[in-house]
Amino acid sequence: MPEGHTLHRLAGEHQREFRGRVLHADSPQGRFVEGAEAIDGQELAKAEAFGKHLVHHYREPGSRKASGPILHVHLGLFGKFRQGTGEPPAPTGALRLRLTADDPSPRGPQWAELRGPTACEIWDPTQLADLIARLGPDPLRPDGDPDAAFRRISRSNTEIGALLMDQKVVAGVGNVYRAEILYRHGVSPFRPGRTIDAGLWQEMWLDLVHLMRAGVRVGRIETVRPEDRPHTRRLTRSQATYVYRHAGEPCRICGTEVALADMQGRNLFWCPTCQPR
DNA sequence: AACGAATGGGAAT
DNA sequence: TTCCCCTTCGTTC
Repeated sequence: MPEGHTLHRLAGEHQREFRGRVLHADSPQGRFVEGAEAIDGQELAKAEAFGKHLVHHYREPGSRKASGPILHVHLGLFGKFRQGTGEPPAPTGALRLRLTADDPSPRGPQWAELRGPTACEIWDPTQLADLIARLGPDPLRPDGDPDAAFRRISRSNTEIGALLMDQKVVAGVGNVYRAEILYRHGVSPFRPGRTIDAGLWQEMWLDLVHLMRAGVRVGRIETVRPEDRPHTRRLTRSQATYVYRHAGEPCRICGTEVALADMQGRNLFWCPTCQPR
């Protein structure tokens, strides 16, 4: 589920597996041939995530500064990264980008494959600076500043359900975290931003940090509190959330049917009783 | 096996 | 507001 936690997890994995190694890059699908050529033979200096965006910084092998190409990836709805050790599998399907590290590192050969991304491109530093400037604070970054988000929320007439999905307000939150954070705090998605007070926002932000960090750790979104989950076996997908994709089922707290509506072209789930307008 | 929906967001209209 | 990207997963036949 590519919300922010997915990209931060990928950035961490790429750091561990590829940082400091010289990579081979190609685009079997043919849609990123020039970009792959720019990366091919470069060393990965750093991998990091900003909201739902993944960024690789490359450099000439042996150089100290990351002055090489910058790779920008946005998975969108369908994009997927897979990685593994050993020989990379023969390319199948629409394989946009393949990275392999086959240097004689004690870590052994390593590969990663990217399919179906919304964006996969080479950027210059200005483009990266523009992205960072337009994104709101990211709960998964240590410099994520909740006040910056609150300044926008508290003077907006837009519904909080829409503001939470706006990457200029908060970076990395998607449809699942949006639904779940509102439910956990009893907040109606239809409340205008200006009705959210500073204390409530502080609590929601801290909860987002907590939930999204857990998402990075576990590798998926789990928002159900320990006391509300069955602890005997592994959670199924539907046991991992309170309201997301639970339309028509009884609310865990009050039994009211979980509601479903369209908000700006996306499915919105909420409990009309626990999250009154 | 075949089909539809979806975690997103930018470009086109 | 609609289209596109073109994957994975769950549901239905």
